[in-house]
Amino acid sequence: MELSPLQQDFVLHFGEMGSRWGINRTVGQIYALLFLSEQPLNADQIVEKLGFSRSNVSMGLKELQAWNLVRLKHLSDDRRDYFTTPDDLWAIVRTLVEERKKREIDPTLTKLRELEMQQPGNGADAHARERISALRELIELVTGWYDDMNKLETERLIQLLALGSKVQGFIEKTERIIHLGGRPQTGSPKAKGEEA
Amino acid sequence: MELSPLQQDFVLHFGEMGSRWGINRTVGQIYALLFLSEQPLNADQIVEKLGFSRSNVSMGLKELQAWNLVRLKHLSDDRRDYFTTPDDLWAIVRTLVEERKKREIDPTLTKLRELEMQQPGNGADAHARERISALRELIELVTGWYDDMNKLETERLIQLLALGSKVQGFIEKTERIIHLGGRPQTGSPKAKGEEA
DNA sequence: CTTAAATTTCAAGAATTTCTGAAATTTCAA
DNA sequence: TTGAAATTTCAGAAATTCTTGAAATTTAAG
Repeated sequence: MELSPLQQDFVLHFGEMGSRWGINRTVGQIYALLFLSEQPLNADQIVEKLGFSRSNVSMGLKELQAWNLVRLKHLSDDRRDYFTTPDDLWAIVRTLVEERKKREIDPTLTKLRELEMQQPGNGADAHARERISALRELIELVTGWYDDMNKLETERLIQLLALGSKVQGFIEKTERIIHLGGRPQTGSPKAKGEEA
Repeated sequence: MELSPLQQDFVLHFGEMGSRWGINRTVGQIYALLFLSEQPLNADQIVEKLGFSRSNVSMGLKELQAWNLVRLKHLSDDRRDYFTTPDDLWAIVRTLVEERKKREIDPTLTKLRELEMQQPGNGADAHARERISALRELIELVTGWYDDMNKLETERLIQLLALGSKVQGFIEKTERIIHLGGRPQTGSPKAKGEEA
């Protein structure tokens, strides 16, 4: 079974983009193929469709599993491993963000904290220490926000994304009402960051 | 002038992380050095501190300029180019997100739209077309949200980040008040995404 | 168990990316 | 202009990453 021109084009694009996304061509193409495929595919089917060697496909699938980006399935009467991507695109996005955070941000956050622990040799490095602290604080704020948002149900998340910066209006409005004498009701939010 | 152990450690870490961030070791180390430095540095100073060849530093600086991550300065009575990173970390984050979006997301969004334009050959590819549309929609939602948030002043942005998912509470609260008969006041937000 | 299918590992060749020194180009003070 | 300083370009060397076929290992059906 050959790839349609549409699928071919999509798969090749993901292969090319791979290097920018921190994966290689093989991994990008395999992922793209699985993403489009209605049925789960086994390694030999992937070999047939993409033309990579069997071992390359095996390694690619291993990497995709390390990224948590594919799920392993088993079809009855067939002992081969079949692979799919989740139907739910938001589940994919959550995985992607989580894994990139783990690889690209967490190690640096750890390193920054470690550097802040180190005794200031004499009293030098003042400026460098300030920069490092400020960076660590910023990353903590952003990752803390991420951890918090990640707890929301997808429905809620989509709502907030669609709202965009308009959330700002809701906050101001609520504050205005409260200041006018409104009484906080059950479950009313207690906001951090209201200092300004 | 030698690097302090603190600076050394930070610079080496950024060099190692470079590959995960889509830049190379040289570029990572140069950026780290400039990030920590109180004064702007010229290429020869960078060569001296990091031990790369002059041409490698030149290419690294060019790449950092392509990323908009460094600013060029000129000191009086010195015709050499001096480089700095912005003092404002949030300006750096905005640049970083903007440039990664440009490199990692925009080309795919363009490709997805292009694929959706293509005539369905016969009527096949139904599932693939759905996946592509859903992905395009998701990316548009997220990048639209980003464009919107990016308009906010940094102060406001920080407030919203600190609030995290608690913004949800403000929205529910506002809605409850409105449903109880409250009258929208001047500048009250008109929310998209209130269907649910 | 045994055995054949399925998968993974691994060493080495291929391809790509990074880095360098030398040469070329640009810049600007005199 | 001229020419020395500063910067960039570029071809090839060095290093890294990717890909493969062959061999080893794992798996589960009989």
